[in-house]
Amino acid sequence: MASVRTRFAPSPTGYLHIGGARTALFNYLFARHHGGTFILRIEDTDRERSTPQAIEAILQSLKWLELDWDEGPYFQTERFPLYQSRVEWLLKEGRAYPCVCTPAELEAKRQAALKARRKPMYDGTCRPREAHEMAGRAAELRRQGKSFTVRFRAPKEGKTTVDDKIKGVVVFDNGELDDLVLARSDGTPTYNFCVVVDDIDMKITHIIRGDDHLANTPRQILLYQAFEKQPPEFAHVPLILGIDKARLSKRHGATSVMAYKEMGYFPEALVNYLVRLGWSHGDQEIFSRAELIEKFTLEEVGKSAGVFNPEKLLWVNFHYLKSRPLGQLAEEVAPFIAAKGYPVPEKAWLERMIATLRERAKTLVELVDQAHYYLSDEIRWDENAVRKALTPEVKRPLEKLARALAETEPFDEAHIKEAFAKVLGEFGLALGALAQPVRVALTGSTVSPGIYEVIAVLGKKRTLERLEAALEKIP
RNA sequence: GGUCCCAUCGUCUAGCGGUUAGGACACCGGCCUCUCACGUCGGUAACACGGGUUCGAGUCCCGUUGGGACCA
Repeated sequence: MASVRTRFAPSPTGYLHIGGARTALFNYLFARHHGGTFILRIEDTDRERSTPQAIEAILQSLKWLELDWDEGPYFQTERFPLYQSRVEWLLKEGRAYPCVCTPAELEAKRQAALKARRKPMYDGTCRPREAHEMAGRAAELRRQGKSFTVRFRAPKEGKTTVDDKIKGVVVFDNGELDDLVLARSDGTPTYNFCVVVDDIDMKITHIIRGDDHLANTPRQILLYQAFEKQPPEFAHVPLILGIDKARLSKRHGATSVMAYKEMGYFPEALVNYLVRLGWSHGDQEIFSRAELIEKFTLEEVGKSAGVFNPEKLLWVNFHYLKSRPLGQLAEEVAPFIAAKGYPVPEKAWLERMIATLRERAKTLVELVDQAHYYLSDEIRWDENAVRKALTPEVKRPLEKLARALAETEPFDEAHIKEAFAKVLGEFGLALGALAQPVRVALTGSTVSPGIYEVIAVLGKKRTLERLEAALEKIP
């Protein structure tokens, strides 16, 4: 087999969404698995809806996910001369023909067909009966200064078979297929035509795309035949659905790749989650990039659409969060701390802080959110917790603990624990009876990491200040 | 409306003619424990329906139903 060449061909009409990212990922993995080439092509022929911002967003998203492409990005708007020359060639060979039907006529015929409950298809008014009949027609029309659309002279008889690597053999009746418009009257080429011209020109061997394109595939295969080219392999991956089984869209929540970056997800986590949505390898859930490249095959891609499940993504993200090297995590969390308006602490201390929280947060945003009492001295008081924990009975033990901690040296977990033990013994208290008030005093709430850890990370000065302040709150 | 695709726990899925139908997320409970988590142990929960083929069907075939895509 010739060396594998795949492509991802997004239209830059918006950000890169979850579904597109998965398509890109499958193309990337398939190419890497076979030691092939992964190509990026921007399908921006719809000038109305394509924007430079969208192009930028797509490139950024792919880079963030580390789906690095080997060729491109190619832009279809820069390739119009190629499309034109291919239109001319088809015209010359009699495989396409000029059509002078006006939009009004076509619309009227369409309505009539609909009314008669027939399939609205082009009726073939301008279609030549024999291929050679129209040979000079286009040139003649041009001489007369008349504009026309160019239609593909598609075979009306027989069947076209798509041997799909995922869906299997799918047969279409050629009689169902229309005489596709290849170029509009202003000369601009149409979507299906550009795709085929580009895929031929770029020597694409495997087209892996959403199964919303499956119905377009027989038309494209017919075009390959008209160009006397062998069609590539096709693999149509099922779509991603929202919780209501409708195609995933904005109303299901965040769908853009960059939104997940901003919400504090890791690119590895998104990739890992996305690859498992529609593909599986036995019971394995977590895959490194190297494993994915080694193990990814089209045979293990499922045929049915899948529902996007944010909770599982969260779990995958949590997996990466808790198993990450602390130093790396510290660097990754810093921008999120800054974004919240906190000063970014010095790295060694930041790592200690993170170590106490990493098993309690599922995203970087959550981590920063839970770190408020480390990052700021303005305690967010949970009034219920204050009322429950900071009672007159604990005033003396708290005072005693403050004194003991003041003398604790070195100020580490082991020695802090000793200070607690001393006070606990003196008042005959269980650990919980002292730990909870201290927890509230230091963090403002009844929920936090282990109390010795919190004290050690906070340090002696801040701990004592907060105990002082809390004692003043006790009636 | 026409054409096409799809169908195993709520969700992602394993299964490729003979299984007590497995795993993961979520959910529920036990343990651990200074709170919350982590961890750990256990539990609830699925082959859409109806016909065939076969000694035997989640698995193969046909239909029905349901969902989805495309064409306009």
